[in-house]
Amino acid sequence: MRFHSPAIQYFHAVRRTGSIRAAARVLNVASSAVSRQILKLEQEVGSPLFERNARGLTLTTVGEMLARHVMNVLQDLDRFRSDVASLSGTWHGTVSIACIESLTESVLPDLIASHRGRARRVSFTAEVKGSSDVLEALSRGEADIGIAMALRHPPDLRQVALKRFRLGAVVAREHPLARGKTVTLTQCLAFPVIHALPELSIYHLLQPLIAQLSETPEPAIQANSIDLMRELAARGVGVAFQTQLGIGRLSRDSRLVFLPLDNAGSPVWSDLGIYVRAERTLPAYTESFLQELVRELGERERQENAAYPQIA
Amino acid sequence: MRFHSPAIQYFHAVRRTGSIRAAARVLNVASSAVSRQILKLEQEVGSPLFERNARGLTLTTVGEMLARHVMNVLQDLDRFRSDVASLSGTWHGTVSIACIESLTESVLPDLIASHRGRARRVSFTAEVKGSSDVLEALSRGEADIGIAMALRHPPDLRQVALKRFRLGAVVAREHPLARGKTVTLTQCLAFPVIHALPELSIYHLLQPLIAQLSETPEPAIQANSIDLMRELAARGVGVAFQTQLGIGRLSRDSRLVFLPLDNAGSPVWSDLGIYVRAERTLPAYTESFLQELVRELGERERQENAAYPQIA
DNA sequence: ACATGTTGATGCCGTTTCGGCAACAGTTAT
DNA sequence: ATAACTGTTGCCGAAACGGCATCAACATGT
Repeated sequence: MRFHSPAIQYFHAVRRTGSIRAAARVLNVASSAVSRQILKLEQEVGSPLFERNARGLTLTTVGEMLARHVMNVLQDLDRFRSDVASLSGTWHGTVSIACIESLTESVLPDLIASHRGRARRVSFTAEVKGSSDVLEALSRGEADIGIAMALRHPPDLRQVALKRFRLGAVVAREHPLARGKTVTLTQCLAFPVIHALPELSIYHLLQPLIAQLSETPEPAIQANSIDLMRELAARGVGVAFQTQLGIGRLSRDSRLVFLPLDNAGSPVWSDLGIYVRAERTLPAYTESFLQELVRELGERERQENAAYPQIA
Repeated sequence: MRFHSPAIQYFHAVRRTGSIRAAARVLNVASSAVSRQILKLEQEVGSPLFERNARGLTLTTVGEMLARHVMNVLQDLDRFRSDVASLSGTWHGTVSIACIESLTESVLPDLIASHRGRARRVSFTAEVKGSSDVLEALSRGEADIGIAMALRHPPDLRQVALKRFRLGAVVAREHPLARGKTVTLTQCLAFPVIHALPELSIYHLLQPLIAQLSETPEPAIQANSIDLMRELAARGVGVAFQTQLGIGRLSRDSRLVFLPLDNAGSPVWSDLGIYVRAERTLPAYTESFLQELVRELGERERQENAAYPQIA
C-alpha cells in the first residue's frame, strides 16, 4: 500500500536517521535516489529543508514544518490501514508506548498481558524514558502513547487524562518509621535517604520541598532506578521515595512498607499525564488500548486513594 | 507544490465530481489517466473504492475511509503551505464558510469586511445552507468553518463554540403586539403568523412549542427565507419569528420591532454552534478568522442578552 | 601532515511509470 | 433507433525514477 509519493517516505527516513546515506540503507535504495528526492522537494517548496552539515543533515524551520505535515500524513495512513483491516475482521498492528519507570512495575505489564490475551495480533513496543524524553519521543512521532509527569506539555501534544497518585516513603519493615501510618519529610530526613537523580520525576517533586527546609540533610545515596532504590530500601540502607503506583508489588513484598508522605498537613501528589499527538487520529487498536490504559489508571487512582484516605 | 502522488489528487477529484470524466475535465488531464490511477489505487488497497453505476461512481465503505484520509492529507497540506507562506511574510489563502441564513444580515458581512480591511490577501467563500447541509458540507471538506443550529453533530466535527441567542417575534411598528416589551407564543398565535419552512432552523425551534398548545393556529404564511419573512412582517402581514441576531439591522429599520419570546415564563433560546472538522489543523489565516468569529458572536450574545435581560 | 572514511551531489543509462489519443462496450435519455 | 454519456483498454511517446560510478568537501585517526 504505497500510494504516497516516494519523496514523502524518503524525507521521513532522512529526518529520522539524520543522514541521506543512512536513510538509503534503511529504505534499501541507492543514496542518489534519496538525495534527488530531497532536492526535488526543496525545489518544489522553494526553500531548503535541511542544513547540510559535514556529518549529516539537520532540519531547517521549513523542514520542521514539512516534518510535521509528513508525520500527520503517515500516521493517518496507519489509521486508515487499520480501519480497512478491521473492516475485514483482521485486527493487527503495533502499539508503541513511551513511559516513565513508575509504570513498569505492574500497571503496564498487567495491561499488556491482559490485552494480548484478548487481541493476539496486536504487538507492543515499550520504551522507558525520563518525562521530558517521553514527550519528545511523542512529538517526533516515535511513540503512539506517552505516560509522563504532568508538567507543561508542548502544544502539539494532547493530554488525554490526568491521574494523581500520592508520593510516599518506602522503608524496610524493621525501619523505625514503619511503625507510623504516614510520614513527614522532616521525619524522613532524620534518616539516611535514597535520593532520586534528576532524570527521575520523583526528583522534581521532592527537590522543591527539601529546598524549603533549612536543615542540611544527612549524606545520602543517589540513584536513577526506581527498582534499585526500592531494593536498597528493602535492605535497610535508607528511606526511598516513590509513587503509590508501585504498591501492587509492594503488597506482595513482605520486606517493604509504604508510608504516604505528608507535607505541611497535606499529601504530596504526583501527577501522571497520558499524552497523544494532538494532530492525529489513533488507529482503532491503539485507541482501544488507550481507553483501557486510562480506565486502569483511573481504577488504581481510586483504589489507592481509598486505601490511604486524604487528610485535609 | 505537488509532492503527493497524483493518485491522491485524482481520487479526491473523482469523489467530489462523482465521475471520472468530470474529474478529468477539472484536472485538465485525459480521462484514461484518471481511470488508471483509480484502478491502481484499488489494486493497492486490495478492495474496490467506488461502485460503478452507469451514471457515475459512488464511494464504497472502504472508499469513504480513504476519502477521509485523503481529506486529512490535503487539508493538512493547505495548512503546511500557509505555515511556510506566513514565514516569508506572505499571508494569503481562502477561507471557506458554510452557514445558516441568520448570519448573513450583519454578523458575517461585518466580519468579512473588517477582516478584508486588515488582511487583503485573504479571500472568502461563503455558502448559505440549512443547518444539516452546513454540517454535511463541513464533513465533506467543502468548507473550513461552519455555523449552524447546535443540534447533535457528527463525531468527525468539532464544536468550537456555542452561543445562545433569544428567539423573538418581529412585527410592524403599528402591530398591536408592538406595545408590549415581550410576547408569548399564545399572544402571537392570535394574529396571522409567518411560519418558517422546515429548511430553516426556526421551524425546528418553534414546532415543538406550537405542538404543545392545543389551539389550532390561524391559517398563516410559510416561507423559507428570513429576509422575505421580515419584509412581510414589515408590511403588516403578520408576526414573523427570528433570532435576535438580526437585531443589528432591525434597529436601523424603523418599520420593525423585535419582541423577545417568552414560553412558560422562560426565554426561547436558539443555540448557534461553530463547527470545524475535528481531524484537522486549520491554516493560520483561517484560525485567525475563526477566533474573530467566535469573539464577535460572543460579543453579540453579551450585548443582546444585556439589552433584553433574562426574566427567570 | 597525510591517509582514510564518510558525507551529499552529479552525470550517465536502463527501467518504470505516467499521460494523451483513439477506440471499445455498456447504459440512459430523447 | 439515435445520440450522448459512462468507464475501460491498447498503443506509444515523454517524463520520472532508481542504480552505478565518480566527484569534492569535510572529519577522523595515525
